[in-house]
Amino acid sequence: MTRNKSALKNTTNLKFLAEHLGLSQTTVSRALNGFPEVNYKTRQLVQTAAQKFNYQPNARAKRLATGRSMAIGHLVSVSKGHEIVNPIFADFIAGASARYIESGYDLLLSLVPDEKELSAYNDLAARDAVDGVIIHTPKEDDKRLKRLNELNLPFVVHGRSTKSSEIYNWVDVNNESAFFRATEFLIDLGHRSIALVNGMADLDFAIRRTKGYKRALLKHQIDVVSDYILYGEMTEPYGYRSTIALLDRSIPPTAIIASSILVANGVRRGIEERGLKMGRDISILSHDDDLSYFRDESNVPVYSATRSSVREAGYKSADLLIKTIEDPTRQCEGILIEADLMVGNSTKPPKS
Amino acid sequence: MTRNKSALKNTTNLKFLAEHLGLSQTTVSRALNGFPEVNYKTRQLVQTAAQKFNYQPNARAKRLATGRSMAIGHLVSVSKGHEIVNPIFADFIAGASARYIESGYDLLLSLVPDEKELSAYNDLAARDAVDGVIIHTPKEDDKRLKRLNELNLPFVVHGRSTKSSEIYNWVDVNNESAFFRATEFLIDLGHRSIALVNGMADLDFAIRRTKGYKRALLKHQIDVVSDYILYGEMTEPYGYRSTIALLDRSIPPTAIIASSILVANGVRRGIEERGLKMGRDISILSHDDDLSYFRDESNVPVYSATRSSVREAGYKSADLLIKTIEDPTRQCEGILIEADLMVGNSTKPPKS
DNA sequence: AAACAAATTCAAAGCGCTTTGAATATCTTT
DNA sequence: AAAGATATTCAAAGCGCTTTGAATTTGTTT
Repeated sequence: MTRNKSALKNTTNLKFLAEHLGLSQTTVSRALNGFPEVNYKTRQLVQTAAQKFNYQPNARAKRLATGRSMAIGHLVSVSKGHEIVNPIFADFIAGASARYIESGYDLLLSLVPDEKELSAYNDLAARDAVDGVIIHTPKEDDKRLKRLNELNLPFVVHGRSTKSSEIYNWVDVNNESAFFRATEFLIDLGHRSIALVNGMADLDFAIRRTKGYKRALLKHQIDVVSDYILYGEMTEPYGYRSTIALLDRSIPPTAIIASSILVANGVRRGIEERGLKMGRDISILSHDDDLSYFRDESNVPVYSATRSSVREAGYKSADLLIKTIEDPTRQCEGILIEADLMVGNSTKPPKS
Repeated sequence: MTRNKSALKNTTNLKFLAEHLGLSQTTVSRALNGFPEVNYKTRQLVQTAAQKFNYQPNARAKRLATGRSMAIGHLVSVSKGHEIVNPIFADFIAGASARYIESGYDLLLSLVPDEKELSAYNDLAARDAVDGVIIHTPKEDDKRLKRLNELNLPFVVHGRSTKSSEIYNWVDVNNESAFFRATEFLIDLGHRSIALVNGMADLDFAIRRTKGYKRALLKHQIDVVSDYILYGEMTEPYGYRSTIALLDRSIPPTAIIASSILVANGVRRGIEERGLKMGRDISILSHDDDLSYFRDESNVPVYSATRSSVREAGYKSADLLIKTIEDPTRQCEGILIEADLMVGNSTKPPKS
């Protein structure tokens, strides 16, 4: 009777190692985990034997014994119908993963249908499957934060939830300031009709970006034209469609701010389809998450942009979460990342 | 003394539930896991009590007891220096995750530096942390397959490894046939100078694509111009640079085949920067992984393309892996997905 | 060399579940 | 109503590790 198939796979367990060395499991375990009460010579012997047999403590057993999962959960919401996986996701994960590896955590990924968003966290907590979670793309008032605090499950939000009254850890780009600067930069170039092709209207970062954009217009006494502000899922076709709509207006904008490089690509497509040239006829400025597959090595960037590495944000989020998990008494912290304003070829003064 | 912090978090365990019901843990466990020898009424009682207390078996304990991790590993190689995360990755994962959820598996994600690629699998196997793994972007002769077979760890390859002599499960698009058809389609339109902006030269799918491309040229007695075939990391800037280089040739191509929509976007940028118009002046045909953030709802696709959903490939890969895990005697299987040839606006007969 | 302290090592319990093999309750048959 | 068959339930062992509290060895002091 094979109770445990994996036993066939890997027989080098603690018991075997202890017997082979003529030591107790206690001593072997302590030797490997760096406890001080183990004799120097003994520790050496244990370590070389462990190496020789390629011994790695069974993750399942270790997790049960220590009461820790050594895993971090990333729950990504997927809306039924338009199942968009945020393209920044891969790079964010890459950054986070790098940090997890440093401390031996695994990264547990789960795509969750929108409607199960809250119960998914309950399950995760009840199963006790992770030591903490990262919250992606928070809404302005995100219910997940309250739930996680109730569940007493450590978490870090990538972004913020402005209208939430919860206390929580977060890592965020200063979107307000970035889009203020971006807008003011275009104004300084002489633009007065500036459109904003933003993300979904209920997302916190989109709201902050609009805020920064409006503040800049206000400062320079330019009227806010509500039709110039568009919200939507940040895909390439969305950038294209938005641009066509903007160009069809009686007074088309002379500059367009895009919420991501992907959207900017769509914007550019729209512009060029109309026989216009980016920079010369219409300026484009984008937010740039520094995604690996868009990264441009040339001296002058294609797009003028507010740049901030989402990979770095992933690393920092993971770091903050691990610190929180390993010291539960830790105060909540917010990390605000400033974006750089990079001037490229896509922004010029407006044609007079 | 708090041995186990999580005990504070979630006290509803099997013992509690059993005591509360006045039953043994055995019976409660069996009732919940659907064993037939449990009395109907008893099962009802147990189930309602479990619901009431939101009881979920502790994942760690369950994993240890069953000897199964209920987790699938996805190891993604990241080269130092140019750390590109493949943009198809997010959608592939989305598809796989959907399948995992159906069967209660977790998805373990790990970014691994190139040089640790093989040892990472050793560790995973020794720790016994996953029940199986998915191999991404295999090389033409991929060493990972042999290693995994030696470790006796179930796996499925997304793609194939043509020169490997291992026996393995795989799910792959028929790249050869897709690119043969794509090329022939352009030839039928009248094109004779067709360039191929391919992926990295050591990747299996890139090699197959070249093969299909060459076969079509051969069939129509068109010489293969080696300078028309480019290999590289499939980023947007790569598409752009390649196109500029191609257009600078004494005989520029009249059509360009791109290996992904992202690359196609770069190709288009190059074309338009030269004042040419896609379709009218130069045709573009791309492979299209049907990525969510590029998906286009319009009637006529922007790009003519060989289309195959990578999300579907993710789902199928996960499905095959789960079947393999749950029936170790299962024969290895290969699933070949045919791509659709979608005609869009980017391909026209060449200007004469 | 006895008595005490410090350094090491160990046997056994426990983490929360599943599963085995035995025990008990219930139903049929004669 | 006893015996046998069947349906339920249970106590206890086990998964492979960590950790407690005790035992043993070694070193130090008088």
